[in-house]
Amino acid sequence: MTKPRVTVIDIAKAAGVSKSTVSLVLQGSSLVNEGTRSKVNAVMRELGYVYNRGAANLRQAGAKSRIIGVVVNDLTNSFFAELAVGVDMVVQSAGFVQFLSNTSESIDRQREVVASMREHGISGLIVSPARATDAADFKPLVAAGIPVVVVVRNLPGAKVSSIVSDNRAGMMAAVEHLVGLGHSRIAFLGGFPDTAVFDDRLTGYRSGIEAAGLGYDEELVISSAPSRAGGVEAIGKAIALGDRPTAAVCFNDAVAFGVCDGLRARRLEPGADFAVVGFDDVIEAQAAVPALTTVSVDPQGIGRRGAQMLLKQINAGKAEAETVTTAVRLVVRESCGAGKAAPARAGRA
Amino acid sequence: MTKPRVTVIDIAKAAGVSKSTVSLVLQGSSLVNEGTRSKVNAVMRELGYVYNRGAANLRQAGAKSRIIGVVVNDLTNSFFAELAVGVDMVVQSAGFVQFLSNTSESIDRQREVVASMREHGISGLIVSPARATDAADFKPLVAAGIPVVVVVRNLPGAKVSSIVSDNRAGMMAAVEHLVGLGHSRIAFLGGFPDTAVFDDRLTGYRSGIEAAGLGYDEELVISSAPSRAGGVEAIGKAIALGDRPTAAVCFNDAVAFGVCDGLRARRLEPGADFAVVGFDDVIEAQAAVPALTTVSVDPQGIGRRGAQMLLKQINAGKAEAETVTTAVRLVVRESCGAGKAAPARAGRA
DNA sequence: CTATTTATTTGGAACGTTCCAATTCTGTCA
DNA sequence: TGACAGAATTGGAACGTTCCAAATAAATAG
Repeated sequence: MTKPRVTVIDIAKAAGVSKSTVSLVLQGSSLVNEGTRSKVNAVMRELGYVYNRGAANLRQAGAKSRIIGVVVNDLTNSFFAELAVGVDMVVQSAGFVQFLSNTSESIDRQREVVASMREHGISGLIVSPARATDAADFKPLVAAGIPVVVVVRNLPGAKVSSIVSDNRAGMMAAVEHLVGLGHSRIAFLGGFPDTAVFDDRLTGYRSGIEAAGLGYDEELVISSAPSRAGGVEAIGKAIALGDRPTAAVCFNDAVAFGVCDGLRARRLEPGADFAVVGFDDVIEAQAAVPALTTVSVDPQGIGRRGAQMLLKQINAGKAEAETVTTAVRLVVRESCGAGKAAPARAGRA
Repeated sequence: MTKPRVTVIDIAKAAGVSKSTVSLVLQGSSLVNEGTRSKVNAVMRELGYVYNRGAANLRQAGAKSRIIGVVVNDLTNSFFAELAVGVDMVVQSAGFVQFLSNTSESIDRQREVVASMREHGISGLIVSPARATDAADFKPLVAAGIPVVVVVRNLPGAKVSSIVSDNRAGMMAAVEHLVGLGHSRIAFLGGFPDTAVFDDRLTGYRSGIEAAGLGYDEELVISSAPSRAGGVEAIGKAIALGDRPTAAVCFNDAVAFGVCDGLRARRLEPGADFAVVGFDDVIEAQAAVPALTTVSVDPQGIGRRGAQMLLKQINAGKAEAETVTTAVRLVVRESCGAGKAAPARAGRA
């Protein structure tokens, strides 16, 4: 019943060489004679040898486990699932494997899984941190020489690499587009002011407003929870304003959906009577009625890029903390009042 | 720059005990004195010790790596993302970690990742096989004593455990419901014909049609990629038919969403003008507009169940191949035209 | 034919843990 | 006091690989 594991020594014996030679073959060394190599390979196939990476890794002093840890805060959100797929693509083709865990926004869980990953000797970590993650949480990792790349949400203060989408440019483009449609009173709705992402998006909004020669009016910035309910609340306040806005850019798509709900409750048709633009391009954005004009952020691209960054650092041996922002793209649909029914865009591949 | 790893020997030295004792503490053995235990633990914390599971695993003769491999065919489909989350839940709380990989339906990729996982010494594998996976592909795994659980798609001929949902009953219920609403031309849209799941669902469709006394019409079965894009394509063909259907059951929810897109592009309102029913009940199904009527299969539950099954086999040491099919349930929402009267095309032209 | 290089191959000694058998340290009992 | 049982601890010897220095074989030069 008990299967005796086939080891490099068994191979050596059967092929009539030494274990060192077999090891050399395993690593594809050029030092070994072509004849021997093929002989050894043949024997391996014949005996059904499987490489024991654990043992190898042990000897190689923790340098190269070829495991990448990936931690996301909500895998059921397709945004993050896409991100994981992006990571997997590049990681896999570089001969690494992916250790993926979901934290469900639980910071304790996050700590656990990161610890576990460390015990398994990951050679790098990609993480979309749970809310309220302490910037110091990844200190020990980098101190141990394990590169960390933070994606989507950045951790101000942590000296790790990060890759976030270009929130400023995206919001600016949204404002520009609304200005181009003739709007001059444009509100910024939703989001909690104490996050880095909020700051970035607000800055983009302001730049857009000022670039258009319109005055920045604090009254038009109305924060709320970054949720559908928050959107309803925010548009309520906006409508109550003395000098009412005619359009709004929203913190994210959830808020934008809430804004649409709120408009309808007041017998205003989003798109026709009031322009609304979202942010993220979640999967529902294109199917909604009216289809949501929003800023698309390509999570798969972020995943790929993050993985490349991480691999680079792993190979370099030295973790140069760098920060990159990825390009975003305004997707014009119906909710901004421009364009008519967009031609049903094919789903992602 | 190079951090010297803290090992069990360092701990032993610093705590004034032997490495064996430290090892005992690590394993929570009851043999060690309470005083010594806390002392050792204190030193560990102080020196920032991290357990090296690779080394331990090496000694313990491949028995317990505490790694579970999870292989899915399409992580961008939220059905599988949910499944992975379900697996992660039970796996994590059992003190295991999850190695997750995506094959994108590529059988080569699947072979690669499984091989890689094996090298890493997984103690079990949960797999939703790529299309056209050979039943013999997992032979070596089970021969090596590594339990395998196949989920979602079954592999006829492979003597491994599997857990699939009751596709036949689900599709039959969907058809019955549409018949009850008065439809008599009901199409079956999407999916690739060469899979076991497709066969099952189609069989269910056919049974439903025939049970209702309607004639089975091959023309109404239109296959396509099981994706949103595939749905758009399929509904296009369906609409072009001479004797046009008035309703459709779809291979899965992704297809159903695509069908809705396609209908809208032709100025038909899903629900009101054409009934559509999905399969899977992915998370977006209830939030969509119109909310999708679909067959609920609880992927997270399948994931959890599969994981439990796998863990049981791992602990038992012996892999008793068992097969379970999980019940499904039709969830009536709006897209089938039943439920609350669809908010008819009043508002927008 | 010896010296020198070049191309291959090879025995240990690690790596960080767990296991086994053996040891020391307590008390307790006769 | 000596013998004896636990209780607690401990030194090796593994596990399957890679690395190093050194050995061998083959080829070339002097």
